[in-house]
Amino acid sequence: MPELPEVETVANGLHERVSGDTVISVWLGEKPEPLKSPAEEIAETLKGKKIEQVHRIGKTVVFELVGGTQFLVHLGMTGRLLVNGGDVPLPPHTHGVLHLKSGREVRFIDPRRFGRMSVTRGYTGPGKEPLKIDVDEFVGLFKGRKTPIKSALLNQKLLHGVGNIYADESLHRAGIRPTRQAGRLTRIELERLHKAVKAVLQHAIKLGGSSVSDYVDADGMRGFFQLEHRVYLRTGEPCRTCKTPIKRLLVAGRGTHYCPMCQR
DNA sequence: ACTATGTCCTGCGAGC
DNA sequence: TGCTCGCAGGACATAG
Repeated sequence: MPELPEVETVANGLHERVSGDTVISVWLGEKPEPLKSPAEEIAETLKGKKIEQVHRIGKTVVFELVGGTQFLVHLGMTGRLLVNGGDVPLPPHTHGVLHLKSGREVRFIDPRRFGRMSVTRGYTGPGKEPLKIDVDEFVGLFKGRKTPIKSALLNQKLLHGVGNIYADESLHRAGIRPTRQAGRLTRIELERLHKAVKAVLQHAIKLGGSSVSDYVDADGMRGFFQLEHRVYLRTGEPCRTCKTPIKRLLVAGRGTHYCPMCQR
């Protein structure tokens, strides 16, 4: 479940390793599922283009190529982007390879195939950037919404980049129960949530993200934020604040973890 | 316009 | 030991 901090870590690692390099050719696996654009279009569009920058918009890794072309990679649940020398054997579930002028390769590996690749121009993402949004705009996002605050946090058209881990962690830090109606939260509560979302994401970025399933960065390294989780996947374990056992329920079909004492 | 639910996909761990 | 089954969930489609 690469979310904003994991995707940012991956994008930064890629930027260090491949910006300035040029795409010589593109190989895409025979399975069409991981492609949002036709394989030929991706291959033809990227071929011969220099990579100027790699960064993140929401949960999407964005390769900025010369002339305004963008190569988008969404990692889905289990997607990895690795940079390797061409002599390293391709691992199973490799769906795409960019062959670079330097001899290195950018590889997209994704066992569960929820990830997606596409080429486009002018991509800005579906929602607002959680690290940039100011408090008034943040509060405005939830006005009149009847859906649980947890669902609203997962809605990428509002904020993009927050997923299941950081939604749960942010709500715990803000002391808000995930099932509360988004539109019924007070201004004070939403201010706390605004702060909590930013703090959690920034802390996680510092620690290289959370490695809960098989997440690794562009160097194949795991993150360390999972050691800091206060609720996520801690069902039955004592709350780190008040020792009350963490509860689990389903919200929006997602496993949702919270402290019944700290979160009201 | 908003909300809820089902679907995709594979690996892994619990339980028998 | 080896099997089945449920679960993990981001984004999108579909239905209400």
